[in-house]
Amino acid sequence: MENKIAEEVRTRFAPSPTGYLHVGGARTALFNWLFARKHKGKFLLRIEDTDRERSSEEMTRKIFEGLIWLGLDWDEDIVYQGKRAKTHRQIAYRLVQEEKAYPCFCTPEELDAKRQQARKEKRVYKYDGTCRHLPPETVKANMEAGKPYAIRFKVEPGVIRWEDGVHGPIEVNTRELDDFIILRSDGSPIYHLAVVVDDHDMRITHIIRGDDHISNTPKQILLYQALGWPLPRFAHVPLILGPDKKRLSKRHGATAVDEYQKMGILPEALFNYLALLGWSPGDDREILSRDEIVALFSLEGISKNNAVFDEKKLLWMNGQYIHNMPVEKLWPYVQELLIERGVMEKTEAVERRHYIMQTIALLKTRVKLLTDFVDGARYFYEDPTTFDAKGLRKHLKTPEAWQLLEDYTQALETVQDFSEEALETHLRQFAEARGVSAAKIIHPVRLAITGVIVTPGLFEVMALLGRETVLRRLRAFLAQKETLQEYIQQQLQVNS
RNA sequence: GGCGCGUUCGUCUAGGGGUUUAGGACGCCGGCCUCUCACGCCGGUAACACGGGUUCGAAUCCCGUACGCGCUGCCA
Repeated sequence: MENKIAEEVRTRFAPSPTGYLHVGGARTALFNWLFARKHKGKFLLRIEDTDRERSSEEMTRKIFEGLIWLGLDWDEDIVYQGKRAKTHRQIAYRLVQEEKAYPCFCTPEELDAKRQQARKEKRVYKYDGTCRHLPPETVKANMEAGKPYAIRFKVEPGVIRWEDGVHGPIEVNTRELDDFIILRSDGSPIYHLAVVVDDHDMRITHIIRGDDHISNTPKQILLYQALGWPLPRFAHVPLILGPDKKRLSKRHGATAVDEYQKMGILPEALFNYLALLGWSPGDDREILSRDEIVALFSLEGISKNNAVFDEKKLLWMNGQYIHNMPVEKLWPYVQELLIERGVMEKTEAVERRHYIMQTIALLKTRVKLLTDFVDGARYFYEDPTTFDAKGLRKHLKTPEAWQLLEDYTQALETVQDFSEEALETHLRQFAEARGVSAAKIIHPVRLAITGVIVTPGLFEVMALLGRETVLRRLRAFLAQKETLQEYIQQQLQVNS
């Protein structure tokens, strides 16, 4: 806003480790990271583990893993909010000292009753300030009697304004607020206090967080003012919704970053997709590299309204990244999947590196997920044992079809050159000699050697599998002729 | 209920008073390519929530209504 002397930009991502890293959280982290990188500043991480029962180390670890996977590296040491409770308490007492806050002896039960009462009378509930005006003697007596108390912040009449980085000017009258608690009776800090104190101590300059914090901002601004601390810039980014326009949750399917990872999404793709969800570079580009996004990123480009997470578009984008990625870079992912799926042992995967890379090259353009390189492409590694029913019905219905396949197999036995070109020439010539279309042979052969009806180009597949494998599979398939024919007849009856 | 924020194709968005018959992307539909499926290419479908104002002129500015979301805790 004001032209200040160039000051180092410092942003932060402050998740509470009560769940896995959600795509919403990941995007908030991403925007903070982008802003920091763009301005050559620092991106920090703070774990808000003050809610001890709900926080776990396991979840904290998952959050780290998710951020690292996405390439959102943070600077400086991670701050654990739980370890800062003492500081928070000191600040709360400092505010009491300065008469900007006061002890409140009301019990949760009493407050609850008042809230209920207000609701019954259809009144807006706000803390009535009972303890704000307690005579000093009463306070002293209560203290000495060891009565538990929380600490409340004094809200004075006035108007709070700030220039939101995304929304522009926002104004709230403090009459909408009440004296809110900043320190629990057990001495632990409430969110607002902890956040303000930590952000100040971490010297955060830009607070980029979810839209759901807009209504919290006035309280926090009041705290900054009371403490005499400079205000950071606030920017509230829209939420991510599910297809039903409700806040994205588990019932919408995958919502955690690691689920997308397991599904076969490339981190680059999720990064790109998330960046474009609620932010636009201003032009028509969709596929943008990390560096391009960093260069183009600005708060002004962030949209004001919530965005529905469109998995179809993510899939498309992932496909784009896979298509454009060199096989050598794809190989490690595929290797891991092969091992994970039990297709082969690690040593074998390493030994067959070249072969695996060739399968990747063939599949690359028809794949959307990394897992597609393995699932549905098993025929590159094992002889098929089952055959697509629809394919059988379609391509091997007649005795003539079988005869053709038998004759072709026989002819193939004499072929030594199993290069893609030679195979194609041979098959087409064979088809022509028999007076049939090449397709009449191609489809049955594909089915026989792969078991499926969808594969890369047949000649490429045959060349890669090699003479021995192709002939072995053809012979094995023909050997099952009787059984398969019976099966086909059955199928045809069922379907007629 | 109160307060706040928001509302452009089904979805993500561009556009910020005349350049707009509102642009792009995903999806969907059709075509080309072709041995299947993809890829690629070509074409199509489809939107300014509603009502008032301001203005010569409004998707763009203002007000209201509706709808959605958020907050309204000794949760974060």
